[in-house]
Amino acid sequence: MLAQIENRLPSLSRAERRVGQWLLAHPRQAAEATLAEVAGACGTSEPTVIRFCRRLGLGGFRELTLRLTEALSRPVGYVHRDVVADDKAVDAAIKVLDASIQSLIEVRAELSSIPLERAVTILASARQIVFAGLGASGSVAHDACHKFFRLGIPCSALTDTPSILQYAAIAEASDVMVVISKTGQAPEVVRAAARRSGGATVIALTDPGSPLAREAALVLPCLPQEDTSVYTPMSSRLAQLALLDAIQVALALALGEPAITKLRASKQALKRPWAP
Amino acid sequence: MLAQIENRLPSLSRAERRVGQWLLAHPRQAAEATLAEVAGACGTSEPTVIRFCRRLGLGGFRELTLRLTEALSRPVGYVHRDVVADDKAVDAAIKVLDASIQSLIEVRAELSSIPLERAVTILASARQIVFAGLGASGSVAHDACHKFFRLGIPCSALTDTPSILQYAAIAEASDVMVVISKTGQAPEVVRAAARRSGGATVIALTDPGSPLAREAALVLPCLPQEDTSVYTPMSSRLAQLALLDAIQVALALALGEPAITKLRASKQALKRPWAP
DNA sequence: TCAATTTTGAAACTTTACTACGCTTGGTCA
DNA sequence: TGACCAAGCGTAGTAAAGTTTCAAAATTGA
Repeated sequence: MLAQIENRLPSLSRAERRVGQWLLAHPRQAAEATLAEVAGACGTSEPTVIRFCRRLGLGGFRELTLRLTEALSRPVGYVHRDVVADDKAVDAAIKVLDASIQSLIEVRAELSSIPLERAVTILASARQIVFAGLGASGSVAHDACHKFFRLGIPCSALTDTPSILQYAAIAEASDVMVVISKTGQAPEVVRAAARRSGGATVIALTDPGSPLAREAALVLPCLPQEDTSVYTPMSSRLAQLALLDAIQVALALALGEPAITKLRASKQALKRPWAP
Repeated sequence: MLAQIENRLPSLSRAERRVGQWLLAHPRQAAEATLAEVAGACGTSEPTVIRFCRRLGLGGFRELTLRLTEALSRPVGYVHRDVVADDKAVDAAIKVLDASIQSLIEVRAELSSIPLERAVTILASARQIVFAGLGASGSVAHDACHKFFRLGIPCSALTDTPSILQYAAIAEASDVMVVISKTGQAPEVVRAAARRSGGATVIALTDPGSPLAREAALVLPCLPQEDTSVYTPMSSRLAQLALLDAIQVALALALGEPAITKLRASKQALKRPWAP
């Protein structure tokens, strides 16, 4: 949560940034304070604080205090150390794994501020789910497709611009388009989300402040982590995958028996069909 | 906090005990609810809930929600607990994340017993790297391809049987074929690895006891975890991805400056090429 | 059974969070 | 430069939440 605030700081207006800075400076105080107190301490007005909360994807001030206490009651774990040029292979590997573990832990920590329930509700009533992503996000889209189709929902993965645009043109109202993009900037993808036909629902796995996020009915926030080092791989990808795993399981629960049966059957189908 | 409530339970009056019992039964719900909602859910009135808070030594309802979220966000370790049918979405998601984190921690722990150095040596002198995988492993292959080609090494990903067999027939001695398969049983894939032409090197990400492992020059062990529950997704996939991340970084280090330059350039290329 | 005591909820009250709207500021185009 | 537009911000009002009061109901003990 605090990291999220820090991340968002540069993209905020002056007054809102003051709020963010004060929160980072006095998080414990902030968690117990009332809206008026926070506004006073930041030298600003109450609506500004509320707008600040909204911009972070929170429902309001109440939720901010919740997320804040949550963040404060959690110890910090696997710290990320950059890979340096003279690391031995194993050292580098350990650092990479640590970074990955860390990013999953962060997802776990942020989980309660992610609109999981809504995502599940939307997906549960989808006629089909189309996962769209370019480049590295294409792999994520493919993976998600593999995962969700086992629930018996028609799924596809689109990983190039023409296909995504074409699909957007023929989407139907009960379709759900899950758009995956680290930055949320790629103009064709944003266009596809904006100009989708038939009012299909768009769920975006992306930076909540991006143009893509604005077009989406629901945003599953994926903060683009700054590249501290060239070596650092995009472990945000792992976070996206893990988040989709979680959603798939939650969806299976929501769909109940029919989906479970199909899941079981699909697992069964892989059990050595080739053995004599 | 929850323990404290349980402790105090017997010494409370009937209505207040109902409050305590409900809180213990639905702590996550309680942390987000309002006073009126809690009172309603417990079949009692708002003052009763407040009196309950006071009796626990809290200042009021507001403080109760704080202490409650605090208690809920304290980590309980990442031990794997199975998802069960009546889990709420968030509970299920947390369990899924925990399982994923756990599997990465295991990979990290095993890292020193994995022949990373040899893998790097082999890959460093490859004319091209071909990643092969079917089904869910196909996504992993795609992802790996995306990752390694940024080092300037010719890469491709093959994710269907005919392509893999065709490639095996035309492989050259200096090629490296990275075969990804959870079970290592799929006969066509095993055949492709066995009958590769030109003595291309095979690296297998698979179960070390499998037929595929026997055909490989180098095995990066991926133990197929038993499916304890239908809901459990294949978090081994995440482990494979993370391991390949680690190898890619180690390879970048081994290749030195030329690879680093290309990595940097490829990262640069993504920086808003669309912005004016 | 009746009074003393505790427990409880309806209603009044206060505080807190949120919204609508208009003013100010900074920037842009003619 | 000046007029206009849009974004940012705060005042003031509103709704909703939390808290207190108080009297009725239930419980207890003689």
